[in-house]
Amino acid sequence: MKKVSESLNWPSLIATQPTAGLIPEALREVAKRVDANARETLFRIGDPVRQIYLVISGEVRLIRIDRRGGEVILQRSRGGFIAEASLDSRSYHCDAIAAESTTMLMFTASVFRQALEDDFAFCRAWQTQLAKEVRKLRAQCERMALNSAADRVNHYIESEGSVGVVTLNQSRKSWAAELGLTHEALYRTLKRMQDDGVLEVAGNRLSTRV
Amino acid sequence: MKKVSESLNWPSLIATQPTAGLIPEALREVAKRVDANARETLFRIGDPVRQIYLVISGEVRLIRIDRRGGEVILQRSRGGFIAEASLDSRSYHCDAIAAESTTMLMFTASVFRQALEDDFAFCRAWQTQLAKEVRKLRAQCERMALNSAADRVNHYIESEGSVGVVTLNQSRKSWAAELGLTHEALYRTLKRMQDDGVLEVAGNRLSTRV
DNA sequence: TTTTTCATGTGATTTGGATCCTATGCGCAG
DNA sequence: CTGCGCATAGGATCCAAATCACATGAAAAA
Repeated sequence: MKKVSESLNWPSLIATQPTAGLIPEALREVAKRVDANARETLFRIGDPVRQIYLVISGEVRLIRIDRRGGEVILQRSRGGFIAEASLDSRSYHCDAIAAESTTMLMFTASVFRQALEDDFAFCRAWQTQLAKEVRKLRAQCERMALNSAADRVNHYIESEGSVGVVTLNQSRKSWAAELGLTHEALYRTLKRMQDDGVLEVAGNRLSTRV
Repeated sequence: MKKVSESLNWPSLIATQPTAGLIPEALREVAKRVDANARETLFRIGDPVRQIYLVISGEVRLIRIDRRGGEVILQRSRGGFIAEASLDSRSYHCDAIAAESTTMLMFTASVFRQALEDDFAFCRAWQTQLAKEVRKLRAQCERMALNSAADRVNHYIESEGSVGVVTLNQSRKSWAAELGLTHEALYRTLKRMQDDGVLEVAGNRLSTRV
């Protein structure tokens, strides 16, 4: 893992990864940029929690190795904090590896904790962020519990969009993954829904038809 | 919705719903118990956020009505706070209905917000709670993205248990729902895994065999 | 420039879970 | 004691999504 010691361009960081906007000035000053290669390990299960990471680009996976040696993915992160739930723990509860070439911001855990204590605005912003994440994840869980691909698409439009309209900010392929579908199933479903007249597609703008 | 004005027995509340343990003394004094009948509405989309609820027993659903009049479930809660993500909003972003006969604790939103500001320990506890929830929900999303029922069972044991052993605290039926499976599929999968010698079941104690 | 990579998109086939159904045993209310 | 509801359990069938295979075009890398 390579520390990059150039000074950080915060506006551009925030543009690519809005979560970075939460970071208060005090923490920005001590943030270190680190680059990891594909398959590189950030930390291992049991390691003491000394750092907390914010993924800027690339992908980090939190995994456990099961008893037969298989890899169990607990979380794939393509942006945002990882191990933020470990802030209150002594040691990590899983391994973290970079799934591809990845750049992150690294903060010392103790400094981060201190900032949460000292900076009430940061504390509240952090809390709001977590609450939003909870809401989003709960909706995603409900969505993935739906059996039909069309139901998941409708659910997505209802929960992520407004009044039956949503604008996608990602490729169909990655959207399919978010919906828990293969990209083939998603393409076919979108086509069928259009043929049935229940969906209108214009580029990345999707709207349900009554 | 009926307000019950008997004094609250907090130890027993916390026993049935551990989340209640987070509530600080100041809030306990002003908590109101409310009972809702099945299909009763707690709040509607657009209503100003004046209350926050903690589900003690029963089930509350956060829903939206889609353009064809269909019900889209954003969250089913059988315990814990609902609408906590709305604390920072002016108005609710969905409807809330009791799916069955339900008892809740009700707090005035402004008082709750004030408590988060005044009581730093509560603020931190609340935050920790949210972080745990995020971690749990992310694991659940990853799990539901697995196609095979056996994979989901293994994932559950790895992520919710430790060293390949987990003790269930719920019925198979509700576990099946949490795994995004029908109970039939879960029973069959457990049987097959035992027959294949990859799982050991002793009541509620499940352990993977190497 | 050429080559490679990747998102997009469709067809054919397979399969695993959903669905519907039946049965059993337990706890509980009347 | 009886009847009811419910969790557990498993059989039979069906179907929608996974899988595999492949074509195209655009963008990125060489």
